[in-house]
Amino acid sequence: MKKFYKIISDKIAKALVDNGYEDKNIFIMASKPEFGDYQYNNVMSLAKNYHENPIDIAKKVVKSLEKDSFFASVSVAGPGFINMKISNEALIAFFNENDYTYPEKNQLIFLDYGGANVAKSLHVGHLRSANIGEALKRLCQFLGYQTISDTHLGDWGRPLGLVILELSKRYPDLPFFDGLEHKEYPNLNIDNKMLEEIYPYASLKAKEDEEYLKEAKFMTKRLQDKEPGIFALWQQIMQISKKDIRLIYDRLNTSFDLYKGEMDAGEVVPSLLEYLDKQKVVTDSEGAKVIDVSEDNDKLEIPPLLLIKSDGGILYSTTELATIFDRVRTYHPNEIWYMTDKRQSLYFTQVFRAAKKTHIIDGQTKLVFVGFGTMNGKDGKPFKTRDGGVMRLNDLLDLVHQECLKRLNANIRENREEIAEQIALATIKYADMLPVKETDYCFDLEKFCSLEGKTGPFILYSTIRMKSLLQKAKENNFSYDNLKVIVNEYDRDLIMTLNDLDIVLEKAFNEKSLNEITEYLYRIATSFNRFYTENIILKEKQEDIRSSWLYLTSIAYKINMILLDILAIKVPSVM
RNA sequence: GCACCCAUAGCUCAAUUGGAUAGAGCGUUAGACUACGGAUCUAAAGGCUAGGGGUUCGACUCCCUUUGGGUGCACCA
Repeated sequence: MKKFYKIISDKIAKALVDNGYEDKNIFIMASKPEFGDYQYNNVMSLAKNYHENPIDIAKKVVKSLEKDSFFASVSVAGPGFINMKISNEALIAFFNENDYTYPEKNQLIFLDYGGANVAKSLHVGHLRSANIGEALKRLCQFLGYQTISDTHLGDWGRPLGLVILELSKRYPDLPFFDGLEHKEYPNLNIDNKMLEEIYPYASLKAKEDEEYLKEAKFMTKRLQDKEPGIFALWQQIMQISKKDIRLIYDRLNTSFDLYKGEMDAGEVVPSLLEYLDKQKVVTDSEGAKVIDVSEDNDKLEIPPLLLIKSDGGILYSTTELATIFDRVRTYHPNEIWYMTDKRQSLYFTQVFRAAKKTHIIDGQTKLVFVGFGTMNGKDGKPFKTRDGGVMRLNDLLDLVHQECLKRLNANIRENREEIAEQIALATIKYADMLPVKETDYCFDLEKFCSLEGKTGPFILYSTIRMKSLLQKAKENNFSYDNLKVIVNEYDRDLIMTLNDLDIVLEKAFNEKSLNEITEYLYRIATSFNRFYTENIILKEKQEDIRSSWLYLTSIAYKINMILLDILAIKVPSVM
């Protein structure tokens, strides 16, 4: 099925070629109503290349386009803008043919998001990565790409060293720490809550106590060397923590194909080092092994990528590179996307450069960094709890859940908890993906939960009302299976809005920008609400008009559901 | 210190990557309902795009500069 924008841009391309011009990347944009439906405004730059008057070129192109009954009118305006209005017949024909599907593409996109750390609770800093990553994954899938998602657990670094060290202090009699290999190890009698208490405690202590930090570093090394007792303990910690991590991701309607971690990448490190050895790019620097990733025209000196610490231990960058090494060889992805806080930008620049320089990836795999801003409190600093600590993600969700429950319509008697949870999910996801991803935004409970304005609840309400209307139509035995007529500006405007689906999704994909989708959902809602207020659908006596309006409603509903599903937002049955 | 990002309506954010009169939401003001979920809709007011200079048919967008914020700069992740 050819997409609407493709049809228009092909027509323009042909008109250009017929007159002896070429524009390789035709871009048309929606226009102000007084100018028409769409405008093409690249004639001006074509004129520069061809050394001709833009108005003359535009006139010739308009003349060619005018012959096509697809357009109701085409005209030149200003310095050479081409304004187009689509004929209603063409709109109806396209609308009835569109199947809203994309063909399968033989391309694999590997998505790395979530970034959960073992033995640490997921906190608000993990929210955006999960939301953005999950939505981009679903967007890729809808557009026909193959995907693999991996949360890349932080399970092999110093945090684990700290936790294990602290456990060894608290339970020195347990047989994990004696350096010997035992046949059996006892079950560690702790739960995730305790792990979550231990890490901050140990982390703080390491900051204050140099000796403790030294011990932690040593413990990390013992873990990475897979000392049997330490490794056995680590496996137990993993099991406890992973269970909890999955629960929270479930709550966020977020899932991963792989729960690989730094430890898995650590397994690959020896073969990575062997490979790098042949490349002759690893050099010694102050006792550590590094890869120089600077380039001649760098304004800023990019520090080398640290591969092996002077104590022989590996770190984040090592496992990162090993992960790429492994993913490329195991899965052969066309692209690997990383959804993390934008503050990691420099770090990923180093990793990507190292991967290219060492030919771990070659031309076939593209590495993409998708950085995003932080969610802040009203003070403009990263969101904290009242006592200044980092807020757990679960607590944040509870907070929003309670507020949504409080605001939930009192007439609803059943499943209030479940409905509130679904609204809360929509609330938080919509608010999180509304700003352009690079911008930091403020968490504002009142604003996000409001039933008015650009909010999750408003979008849900509007969607549910569409469904309710269709339900009523069914009860009245009103059938609808296509669009027959366009009656007024309200239904026409809704059709035009719905036709934007393809360009919105394409842009969202190209720019990894979900704000395109959240804004579009709002546009559909307002366009539908106007249409709905102006046209009393179920009371309409003329069958062709009523069925057209119902069909239009059904498509609006369908597209809403598609978009909400991409954002991983669930729609409650009532609210 | 060096580098990067940001500064847009009272507030929170957009602006199709250089396009026409800079748009939305909230808030404010004035209107609309015997109808399908009014949790709605129609309007209005609100801007020297932080200041200054430049590039061109055309600048929030590109270049230079001043001011005020944020972030990052190897043995943490």
